[in-house]
Amino acid sequence: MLPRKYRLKNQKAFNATYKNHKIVSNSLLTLYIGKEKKDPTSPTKAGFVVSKKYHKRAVKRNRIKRLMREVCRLTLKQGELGKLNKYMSFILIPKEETLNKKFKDVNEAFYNLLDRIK
RNA sequence: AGGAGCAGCCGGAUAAUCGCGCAGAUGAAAAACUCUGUGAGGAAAGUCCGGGCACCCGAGGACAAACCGCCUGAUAACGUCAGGUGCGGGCGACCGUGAGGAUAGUGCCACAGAAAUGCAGACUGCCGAUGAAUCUCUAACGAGAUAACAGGCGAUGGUGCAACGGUGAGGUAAGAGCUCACCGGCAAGAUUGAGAGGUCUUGGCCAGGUAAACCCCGGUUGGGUGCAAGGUUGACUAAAAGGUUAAGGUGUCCGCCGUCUUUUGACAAACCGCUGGAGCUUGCAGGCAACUGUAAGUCGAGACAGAUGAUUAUCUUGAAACAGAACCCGGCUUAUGAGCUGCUCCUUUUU
RNA sequence: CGGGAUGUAGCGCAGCUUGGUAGCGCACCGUGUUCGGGUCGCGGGGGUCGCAAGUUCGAAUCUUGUCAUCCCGA
Repeated sequence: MLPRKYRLKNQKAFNATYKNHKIVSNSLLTLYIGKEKKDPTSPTKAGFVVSKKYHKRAVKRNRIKRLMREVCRLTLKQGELGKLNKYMSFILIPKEETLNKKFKDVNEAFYNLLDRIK
């Protein structure tokens, strides 16, 4: 789990990130990126979305969210966010194939996305 | 040994590293850091019932409506549970059961069939005892035959889920509960049980099915909304440009309100409710049991983008099923891996 | 979290109230018309009525349970 200050919180923040229309994706994950920071010292916030349409069972949805969070946490800890540091926020959304994947696969997919940010 | 029935248990473990929610300590306070404690289920699920709690409306009675439907008990309550009765299934342990009323009334019963409910006599049929007719035999009385006119009868009837009791015997012209025996069902009486009901006796032979069709009978229920209920304390009731026969407020125009499009705006909330309760564990007492009473001990999540995870190693049986609290309880239903325990029944073998 | 609705042929729907025959349009197949295709005419095939129990002689229809999909409110 991420420490609280790195979490993306309310409805407005999510909508603002979506509206920026800056999207990167591969076969496992989709990444929405927010606007550039005004204050460079404030932390980059992360949001995770798994809709009820993705899977009916709460246990499966929780599992995906936890995997994504863990990936972000470890990346953040090692300071390897790279270009994402410039931005205020990002949102991660899984794809259908992500359902039964392991930690390694999700981790690789996330690093793949980081490399492709302009 | 094999097969089966019922009841119950468990719901991966250990270690290391990196992390999260809540509470407490540290702290003037907030944030951060550190330490300690604690942190999902038997179904948390489906939302099918019943309550608590909160607010709004109502406040007397009747009807209506909805729901329930063998009996007795349990419970805060229930459509739930326990024990019993009847019926059905199984060799049995045991299991299932929406199971009031069809002589209160109405409706429906396709096709087939003579007929599907006003308990029928129309049709198909059976009979020729009785009365009449014709013929034959006889001296006569009378006997026999023919058709079935009057008449008698309700047995027979490719059907159908179902045909106004069934089987057998007697009886008769033919027949019929007309009579008898047994069976089924109905009614009355006696007896027994707290009751549903059980048992016995007698009677007459009278009664199709469907109420998860309308309905009748009996019983229960104030109605609605649901913790995003509801309450407390603060703050905001955003801004700019353009359009408006693309809806409207006036009959028209302008303006205004409203509305539409575009752009900008990521601090605009915090707290209570919120978990100590029809609570859990153990003992004792009452009860066949559900459950109740009582004594002692005990506190086991409380989030708000929403906490239990990730990686590695070892082990169980090869890596572990179904599945995540969101106001709280009582049930029901459904999903579920590998196994274990107790009691009981049946079959076979040995002593 | 709460509330409501719908599952019938490949697709879109009717039939359910009042239980006995599952039907309509498009699509599909065959055939006729045409030089050929379309249109049009004629004929035909295709449905576990979401699933499972029950009531009934008999269930798409009635009752109960269950599964899936969609919509609405906050």
